[in-house]
Amino acid sequence: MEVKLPTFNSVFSIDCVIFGFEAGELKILLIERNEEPFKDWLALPGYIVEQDESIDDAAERILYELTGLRDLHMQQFHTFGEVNRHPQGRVITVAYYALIRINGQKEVKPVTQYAKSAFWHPVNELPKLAFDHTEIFETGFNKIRRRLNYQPIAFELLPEKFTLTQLQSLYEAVLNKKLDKRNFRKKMLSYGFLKELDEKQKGVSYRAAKLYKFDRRKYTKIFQNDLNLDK
Amino acid sequence: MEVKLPTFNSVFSIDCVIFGFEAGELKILLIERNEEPFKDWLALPGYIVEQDESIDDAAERILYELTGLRDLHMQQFHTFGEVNRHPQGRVITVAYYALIRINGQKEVKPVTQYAKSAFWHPVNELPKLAFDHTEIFETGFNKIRRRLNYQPIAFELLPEKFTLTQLQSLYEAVLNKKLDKRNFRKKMLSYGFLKELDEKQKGVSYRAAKLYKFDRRKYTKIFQNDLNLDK
DNA sequence: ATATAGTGTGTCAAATTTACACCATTAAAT
DNA sequence: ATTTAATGGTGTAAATTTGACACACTATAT
Repeated sequence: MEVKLPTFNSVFSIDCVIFGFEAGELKILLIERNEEPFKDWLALPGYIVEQDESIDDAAERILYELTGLRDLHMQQFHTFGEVNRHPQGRVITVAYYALIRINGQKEVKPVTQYAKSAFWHPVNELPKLAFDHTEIFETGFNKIRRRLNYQPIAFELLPEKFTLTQLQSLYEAVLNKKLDKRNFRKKMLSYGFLKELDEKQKGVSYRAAKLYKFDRRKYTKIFQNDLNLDK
Repeated sequence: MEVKLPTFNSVFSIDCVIFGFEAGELKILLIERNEEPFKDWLALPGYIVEQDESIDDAAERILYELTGLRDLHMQQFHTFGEVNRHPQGRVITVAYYALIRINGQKEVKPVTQYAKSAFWHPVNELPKLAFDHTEIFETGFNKIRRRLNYQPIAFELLPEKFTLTQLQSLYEAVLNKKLDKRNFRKKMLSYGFLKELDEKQKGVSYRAAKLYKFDRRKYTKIFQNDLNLDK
């Protein structure tokens, strides 16, 4: 019995939840749509996959086109396939997240005309988003909240050199709760993957804090066993 | 600007990793394919999604058609979208897992002709599988291994009434390591979601063990805060 | 009766987690 | 020069959790 593949049966898209951290606040990247449906609405950056690109490649391309951001480490987290999630027909979407340092990043700006603008928006008090993007965001946020505990994702959000207070306030923003300063530091430093630098914070009008770096080599050495459990 | 959706751009399928537990061994459900490509190969149960069904619905339908199993609680865990994962063209697949009690289950048997047979196979010493199904299996196995620690999935694999030794041997099979009997029991019982029954094991030629039940109501009460973090 | 196979139980040491408060340092303001 | 405002940086003790460890009990089969 020989069976040939059916012709294509779905439209396939990617949506991205891009987290950034700035001024002690967790933010995500939104775009203002320039197309129907949901023209002028705010939405997650997302678009349709081409036939000859893997979904991981598509995610990178689409994010670039809508925001100008490149070379992020994006990770798939869920696929949304309700029949009616797109008003014009069957569209299945794979959602990705990435975490980036906003600091010093040149301004985000769409490269194509599908979006009018792109900008950072605090994750608290998000407006209504197009399609089922609010649900996609929630799912992604829950994912990284959980992963924060077993993946070194915090360091992707911070500048290369950071203070322990910055690190803590990031944890607090993601987990949405206060942490104890002394315990937090003790714990973080005990892992042994933070490298204390000889440098201090600059430009602050109070006692400057020591700067630290994330040492990925040490991290993977320490956690090599656990690492494979993820994907 | 009005843009209409492109015509369909991909073939979209579902693959299922169905775990069962029998005789102290963790198993998954495989089928023998009856179609090219990979005719006669062993594969995960999987097939193509229809246009008018959600992916969750499709997963249930496809599993039923290939194995005769119904009403499992299936959960999506990853989407595989490499361009060349299917030799005949672009096929994106969403992988689902489910866990079921093999015990007393009537024999698995394909309902359609796409599979010649369906059967349980121990997860150790799996043969080569069709397509990228070995990778899909590995990813799924890692997923449930991790979820075992924060989701009550173990109880889906056991009969309704089970002994603590059975529960422990399931944990050992999934985590692939020996656990300490006394510590395991102490811990499990301390959670408070296991209900001790007045019944004992029957038909064993040694001291019969007490039977327990998983009390889902208590479980959700205890862990209501953590629950939302998953999806 | 006895051999067999698995059930069921407690303690102590070590490690981890939690709670908790004050002095030090710097720049800016006076 | 002094004060103020803001944050940096540090230790200890109690409570909790984890981990290591061994033997008597019970039901059945012979």
